[in-house]
Amino acid sequence: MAAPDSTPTRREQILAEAARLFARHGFHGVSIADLGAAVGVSGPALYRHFPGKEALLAEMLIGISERLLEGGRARVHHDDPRESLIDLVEFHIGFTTREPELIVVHDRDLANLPEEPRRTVRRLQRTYVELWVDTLRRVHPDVAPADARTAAHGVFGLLNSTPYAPAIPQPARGADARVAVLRRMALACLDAAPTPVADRPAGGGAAATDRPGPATGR
Amino acid sequence: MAAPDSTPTRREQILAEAARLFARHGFHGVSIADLGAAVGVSGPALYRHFPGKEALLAEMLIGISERLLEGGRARVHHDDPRESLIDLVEFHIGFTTREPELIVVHDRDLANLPEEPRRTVRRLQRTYVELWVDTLRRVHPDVAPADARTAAHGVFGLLNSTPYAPAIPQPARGADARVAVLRRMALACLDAAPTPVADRPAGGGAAATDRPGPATGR
DNA sequence: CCATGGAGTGAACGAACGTTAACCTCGGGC
DNA sequence: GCCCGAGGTTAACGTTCGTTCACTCCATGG
Repeated sequence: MAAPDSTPTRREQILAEAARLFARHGFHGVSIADLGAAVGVSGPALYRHFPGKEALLAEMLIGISERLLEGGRARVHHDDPRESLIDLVEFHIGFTTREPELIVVHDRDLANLPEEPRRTVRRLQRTYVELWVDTLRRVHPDVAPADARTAAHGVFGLLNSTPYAPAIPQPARGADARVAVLRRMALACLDAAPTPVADRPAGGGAAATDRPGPATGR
Repeated sequence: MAAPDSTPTRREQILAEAARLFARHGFHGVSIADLGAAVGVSGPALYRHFPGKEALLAEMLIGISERLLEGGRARVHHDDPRESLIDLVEFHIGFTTREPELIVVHDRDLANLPEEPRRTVRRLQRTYVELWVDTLRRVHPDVAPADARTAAHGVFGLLNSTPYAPAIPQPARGADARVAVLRRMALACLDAAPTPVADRPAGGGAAATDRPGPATGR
């Protein structure tokens, strides 16, 4: 199903090159002509495959969101929620490592989508986040839903930082080491999400955690 | 020093509105006319204050990077490196919480800068990262430089995820809770960066600090 | 052998946008 | 009383870009 065709269709070529170029120069930084040139045809030929530039972006972003959601769903069916969480981390790291351009475009160019597909992407994203939130709260039943969401977004930010590292450089050893570091960090993060018992509000009132001074160290 | 002028100059108004609009619609999604309208003048009036649109973006991004670097430098002079690290986290969280739009523009629209200012921003960013790397490696002397850089980028991603949360909603309690969660996650992350002794290749490295158990606080 | 339709091409169009030009309007200093 | 420069305004210009049009080209099936 995910078997890469030996000869990718033109459509797929275009989407792949678009991902590369959008990631590097941004949606508006790439013209239809550039995009055509990148796949060896020129200019308006793209309209044989896509109804327009925004539709192309829409297909790309919706595709990414669907693949994320689908992949996430596939790893969440363990008996042990902790196992699910570990698998989610592993899956997400794999995605960002294997296709950094898609990740970049995904959370940089959402704003350039027209209303309707943007809502679709947002809905898919939200569902993916809820996957994490639910799993996290099964591991740590005491974590507040809002905090779990904060934690999920935070871990995405952490894991999605891969593309911004030193230009995706070292081939073998570097990538593996980075993955290992990120995996450790992500799991540590997630375990740190629940409010530690020391800071719990005791009986009722919302005790703010120790407030550090405005700008200075305390 | 950071006393906000009671009557901000026109220049400052423009920069502030530009940050808001660029964050929401992206650099190319905002026209000079839009920007003028947002501050109550219209169109080419902006050229009285900035030589051009890109120059405006350049000033904004360089300003952000300088403030980050400056603020970071100010918190790193403790005797105790761990204290420095905590202060760095606190400072960075404060920045992303107080000015989420700047953070969004900062790492979304860098690609839209012309070569020269972009290099300036990159240099400032790199220096800021090195601040974190050095501090982290003073706390965990056994962490490899490359891993420390990975960790720093990752923590930035984690902390910079704030603007993408549920639309910056709840006023008081929500924001504080989010800050608390992110602070815990960031510190846990940073402590998880060094390769645990179990995974070490072989011979002696400096002893890792107490390995926090998976679920507990420190 | 011819009809068909998918794929590509260059030319042209229309809109949007950054930028420039020419002109107006005050609020001070001499 | 006048000058002048800072800050604005509208109109216009030139590019760039997405998109459309009219046309070829060619593989394929009847």
